[in-house]
Amino acid sequence: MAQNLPQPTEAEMEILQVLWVQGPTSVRTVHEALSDRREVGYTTTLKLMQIMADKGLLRRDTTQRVHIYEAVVSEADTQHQFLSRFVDTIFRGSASQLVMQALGNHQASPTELEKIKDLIERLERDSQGPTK
Amino acid sequence: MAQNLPQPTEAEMEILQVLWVQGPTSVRTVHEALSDRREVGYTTTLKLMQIMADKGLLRRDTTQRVHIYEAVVSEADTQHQFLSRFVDTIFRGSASQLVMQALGNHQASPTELEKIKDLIERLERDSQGPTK
DNA sequence: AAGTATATACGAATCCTTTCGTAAATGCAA
DNA sequence: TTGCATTTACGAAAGGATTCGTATATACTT
Repeated sequence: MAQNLPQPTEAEMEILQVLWVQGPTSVRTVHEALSDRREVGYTTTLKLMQIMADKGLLRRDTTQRVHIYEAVVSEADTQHQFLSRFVDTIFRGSASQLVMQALGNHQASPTELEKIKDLIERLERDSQGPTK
Repeated sequence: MAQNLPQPTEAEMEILQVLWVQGPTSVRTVHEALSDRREVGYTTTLKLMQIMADKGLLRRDTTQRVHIYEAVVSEADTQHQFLSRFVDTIFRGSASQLVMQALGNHQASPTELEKIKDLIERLERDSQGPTK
């Protein structure tokens, strides 16, 4: 069933971001969202989305004149995919080192910090309890 | 003084990893470390390191026949550079979301979890105190 | 029907990274 | 000195991502 989709490239990530927020939509909508962030030609966006459809990253409905594209991969799965790779290549596999850096360098609101603390406590409790 | 060095590529990161561990050393040493991980030609490693020196990522001493290369950028700075970019492009700027995923998906030892909790508590205390 | 606007299709140019073949320089050993 | 091993220098090929020009199709308006 679900099989190996390629890792999205950087430009492809931009498009996925839009689709995750907007849901299934046309090239024009995606293109306009991208244009807010940087200069880019319409056919560039189109081509990219066609390539992504070929790769299996997007699914498209071509029954209407205006094709509707939809992300096949979920945001969470994609983040997970990138994260593993990132931890390995940049932090030599040490997730906790990454976490320390991320917390140190970036702002996190008190609420978010609380949530993270809760998560840690849950992890600690689980690691004491039966693993099986 | 220190100015904008380019973001290292993936292959360049592998070389930097070796140099961060070994300290300043020859192409041969780096090449042998890389060879442990994957098949790669000597001149490939050489060329890459020459390019990196051109870009300013490495510094080299050419007074001896065997040139000695040294990383200009520190591991921590490089991690920070990648992390900002990564949080933006993959996690839409939410560092805490990244932290949650990293903690959830990867193993962290009890000791590491403790360290992270300490850091959070320190951050919480600081955010109450005077920012200035 | 003709003209206009908007859509998709296709191919190619460009740019960057990665790889490596080949040549030239250097040092060492016989 | 001659030959061998090791090193650096250089150029270019190969592969992939990105961009966009141009052609073609489709719908709508007048």
